[in-house]
Amino acid sequence: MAQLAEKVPSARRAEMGRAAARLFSERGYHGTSMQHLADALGLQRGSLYAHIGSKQELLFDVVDEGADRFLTRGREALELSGSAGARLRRLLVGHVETAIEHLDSATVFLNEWRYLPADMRALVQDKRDTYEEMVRKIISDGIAAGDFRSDTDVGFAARLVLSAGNWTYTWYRAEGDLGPQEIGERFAELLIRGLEAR
Amino acid sequence: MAQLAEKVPSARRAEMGRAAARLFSERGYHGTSMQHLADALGLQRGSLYAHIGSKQELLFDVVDEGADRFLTRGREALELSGSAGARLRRLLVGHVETAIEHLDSATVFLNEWRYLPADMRALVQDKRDTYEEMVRKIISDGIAAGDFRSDTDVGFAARLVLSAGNWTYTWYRAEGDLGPQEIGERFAELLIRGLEAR
DNA sequence: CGCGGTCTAACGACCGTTCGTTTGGAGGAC
DNA sequence: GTCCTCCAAACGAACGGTCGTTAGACCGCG
Repeated sequence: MAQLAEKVPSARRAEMGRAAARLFSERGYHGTSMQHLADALGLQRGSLYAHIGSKQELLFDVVDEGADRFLTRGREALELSGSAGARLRRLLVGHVETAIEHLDSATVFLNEWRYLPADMRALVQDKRDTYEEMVRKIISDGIAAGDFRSDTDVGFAARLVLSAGNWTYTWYRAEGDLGPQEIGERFAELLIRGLEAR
Repeated sequence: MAQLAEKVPSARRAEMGRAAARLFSERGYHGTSMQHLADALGLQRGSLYAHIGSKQELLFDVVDEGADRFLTRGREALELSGSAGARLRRLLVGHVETAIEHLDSATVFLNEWRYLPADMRALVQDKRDTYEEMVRKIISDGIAAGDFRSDTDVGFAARLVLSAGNWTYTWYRAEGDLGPQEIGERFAELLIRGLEAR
């Protein structure tokens, strides 16, 4: 079934989550062995099981944490009072900032979630759907207000916005001259310009 | 070193490449065992080695094939004689069509290339860079011709175009009502509108 | 007869996980 | 201050199984 309850993560357990996020993002879930993780923490392989239930559970925790971060930032943007354009801009900036500031867990969330067993995957999928629905809502509002073109395919436009944001982690490198906020705002500018009514 | 020479792939070998592309795209490279591949072909594990040198070589072949397909389509668009907008549209449509018509190898190309050893990865990286350069070229041409805004950050705009196209494989399902060409053209319309000078 | 293609068997290494034991520090009793 | 108990954390060996790969025997087709 999986231990979906049980929180109160000890400091050590949290440290394991961080190490796992880094390793899973670099080597992939299946490419990371418990030996790799143990080495990163200076432990023996078997000692890990004093803190975790299984490798799978560790993957779920990392993925779920990534999903929650996007959801939280998305809600902030959704509840803003400005125009649809302003809210979409805020959402995109928040999205890119989240992806970059938590590059490891965001990468695992986007890349490795499909290796979860069906029941855990469904939980994550729900959060993904909720997030996508937020984007659709903002775009719909923009159309209703006459800010965005009335012939916009909402689902499709939402997917374009997410596509743009979700690919960032594959090319972003810290030494580049653009920070997360600048990247998010440039994305937003190009995309909103494409949506706007003439 | 790797057997980068040796072509003339027998029919059986080509069949293995296709099976590997499907399995790698579904389960990931590290999540696919030679046993999985043998099962898919109705063979014993060891029999595979009459046709391939190693699992790694198989991955390289799939990834490299994916890269070549994008390059070929990109060149077609680049050599077109129309406006920058028309060429960018053609490139994006070709990109999405390629990604969807060869969903397996495109997925492996985009997702699993990082598991290649350094020397093979470098070869693929070169092709990626070449492709990205094509997109930049078209956008630069558009700026020079006055079609696109003069303050466009070329590298950044190119990345946005690729981000949009490269995320398609994660959500595209054949039963949807939009075909590859329609998807590509809608992408292009939104993105070009965002780039155009007023 | 030669030979490509498959089979079976085996190789050493590593997989995720379990478990009995050891460690070391905290806290109370005297 | 010294002893003893307790407990969480880590050890380290072992589990059954799978990994990618190699080798040799065999088979049918030319």
